[in-house]
This record gives sequence, C-alpha cells and structure tokens, in this order.
Amino acid sequence: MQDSPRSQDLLSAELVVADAIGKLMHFWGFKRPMGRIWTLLYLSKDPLTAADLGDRLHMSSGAISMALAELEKWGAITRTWVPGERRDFFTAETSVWTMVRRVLRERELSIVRDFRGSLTTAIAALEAESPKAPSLAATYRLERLKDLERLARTGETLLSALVAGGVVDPTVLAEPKPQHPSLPQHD
Amino acid sequence: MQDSPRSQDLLSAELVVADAIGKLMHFWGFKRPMGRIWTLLYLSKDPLTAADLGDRLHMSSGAISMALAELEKWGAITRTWVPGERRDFFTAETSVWTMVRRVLRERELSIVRDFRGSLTTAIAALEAESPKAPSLAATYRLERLKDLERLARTGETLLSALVAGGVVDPTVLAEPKPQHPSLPQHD
DNA sequence: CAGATCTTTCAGAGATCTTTGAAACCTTAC
DNA sequence: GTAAGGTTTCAAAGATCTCTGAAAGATCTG
Repeated sequence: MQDSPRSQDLLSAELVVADAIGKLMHFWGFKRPMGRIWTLLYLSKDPLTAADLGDRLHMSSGAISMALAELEKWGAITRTWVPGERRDFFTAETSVWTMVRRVLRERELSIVRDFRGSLTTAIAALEAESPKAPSLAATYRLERLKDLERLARTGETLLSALVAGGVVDPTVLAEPKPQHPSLPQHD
Repeated sequence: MQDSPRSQDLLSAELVVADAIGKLMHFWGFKRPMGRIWTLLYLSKDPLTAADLGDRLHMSSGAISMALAELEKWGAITRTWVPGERRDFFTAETSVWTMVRRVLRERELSIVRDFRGSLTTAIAALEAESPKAPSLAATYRLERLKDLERLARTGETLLSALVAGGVVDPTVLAEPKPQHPSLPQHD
C-alpha cells in the first residue's frame, strides 16, 4: 500500500465504498473485482470505459475484461455504444433488488434443486438397500434424510415465492414436524 | 479416488449427502469440512467421536479438531461427555432453522451493519468535501450513495425481523424511490 | 485492405485458503 | 506424580482461486 488518502477524498471515498461492495459481493460468491467495478459504474453519472475502470482500480485489462463479461452475464451492467466513440462504454444496473432476484432465480434456486436431487437419490439408494432388516440406526438415518428433503422442498418453495416477488414467511422452515411420532425425540 | 461405491451404499450414500451439504455450507461462507462433519453427526443415531469422523471422512486429526471447534462455536454441534469414556462425543443440532437464524443474527447482520457504516462514512466525507461547487457528477454520486444507505438500512430491518422470527416482505427492497425527483431518471 | 485501436483469451505467476502431521498441551487413571 | 490416551495448535506443504501481460482476435477508419 503506497497511497494514503490524500486531499482528493472524493476519489478515495469512492474506492472505499467500492471495496466494501467488493467484499459484500465476494461474500456472496462472486469475485471481488466485480463488486468494485459495479460500484464505480453505479456511482458515475456517465458511462465509463474499461480503461477508466482499470486506471481507477489498478487492474489489468485482462481482469477488467473478465469481470465486465461476468457482470454483463448477470445483467448487473450494460454495454453501450457511444456514437462517435470507438471503445465500449458501460453503465450499471441501478436496481439492486432486480439483480438480487436474478441471482436467486438463476443460481440459488438451482443449488437448492441440485441439493434436493442428491437427497432424493440418497434416500432411494438407502431404501433399496435395506429391505429386510432395517436397523434402528438405518431407520433413524432415513428419517433424518427425509426431514432434510422436506426442508429443501420448503426452501425451494420460499425461494420461488421470493423470486416471484411475494411476501415470505420463513418461519415455516422451523422444525418440520416428525412424520413418525414414535421415533425418539431429542430432549 | 480409489473406491467406487461398493455394496455398502449405506455408507457411500451418506458420504454423498455429506459432500452435498459440505458444498452448500461452503457456498454459504463456511469451510466445506464443517458441513461434512455436521452431516455425519446429523445422520447418526448415536454420538460420534473425533476419531470416528476422521476415519469416515479421511481427514487428519488436526482438521477434525478445527472443524469441530468452529461448528461448536456456531452451536451446530454439541460436545457431550459419555460416562465411562475418555474421549469426547459429538452430536448435531438438528434444527436447521435455529442454526440459520443464529448465523443471520451473528454474522450477516454485522456484515450489513459494517457496510452501512462505511457508506455513512463515505457520505459524510463527500459532503464535507464539496461544500461550494457541487458538480453534477458529485451530486449524482451522493444521491446514489444515499440510495445505497437507504437500501442497507432496509436490509438491516428485514434481517432483524427475520431473526426475530417474523414474516418478511422483501419487496420493500425494490427501488427505493428517489428523494429528489428532479434528478434525471434512467430510461 | 491495411493500419490503428480496442477487447478477449489464456498460460504462467502470484495470492489466498485449506490440510497435514508432529509437537505441545490437557486430563484422567493408577 | 507420571504414564497413557485424547485434543489442540501451528508452521509448512498442498490445493485452489485470481491476476497479469502478451498474443490473438475484433472492429472501425480511411
């Protein structure tokens, strides 16, 4: 780190926010530079070029290009052609909720679906396996797996509702009640 | 990979699910082994020891110890002492929603708060900076930052409600309407 | 079509995160 | 007190993810 915030806090404040959002996006499974780039675009009144972004963020052209491509893929930024200009200009999608919804729909939802799929497979495998002598442990395990599957299904429903823009009551996620009350309950 | 699923699909199915949950937890910002360990405990009728887990998951004692410590920290598992036994036994917390709530409360909430903090700081810095000649660009940037802050505040409220166990309407996150209708709107 | 300008790709370098395994540290039993 | 069994710590190795920079690929201009 060679540069401490000088008198142009205008710029450094911007970079601080860009880093904060980069951190946030990274935490949410995206690459940090994507957040930093989106932020600069979001805060800029006018469209910026790849070179602009690279200069401000000290990133190589390659990194910029890749990050921009991915942001574009998620609809977080838009590439625009400016009449006289040769190079591409970029603008930020400003509706955060719209972007979040898209990620929920295209990424989170399929993660939950895949997860549910592997649960279903596992349950089938176990049920096919022990037809004769279902030990207590095996029965317990199956019951647990089914609880998880129920949970995943509920989560999927909630996510869908969320994406569709509805009100959501996540408390339905709480403790799916056991189907077999005969099984021993913990405390 | 030396072992393909043999006839003990009982075990391999378990490991498949463990991996799936490991992936899920990793995606949510935790270490993959934590999810794998939690799963084995969750599916086991009886408490397991660190050695049991290490054997099944092919992990070193060190890795197991660290993962268990972190799981315990989050209340995802419990360490129990069995009368005659010398070593520690572990059991899984079975209420997923309880665990999720805890993470929302202790981790996500503070992330959003920190984020809001850095926004507030940036806004203050910028407002202190340009008292005389607020250029159009500067005005625009400030407005954007304030939108973000509003958004963060709303998110914080929603998260709190969620944690407190309430119904949540995330559509309030949509487009915080501009406070200055005089500012140019996109499209 | 050739030259200039901009963008994308990608192998290697670099940074970051994770795991191992051995030593230190407990705790219990004798 | 001390030996044995169990757990934790941590530096180094290993794996994974990310960035760089140069070359290849576009696109526009004249």
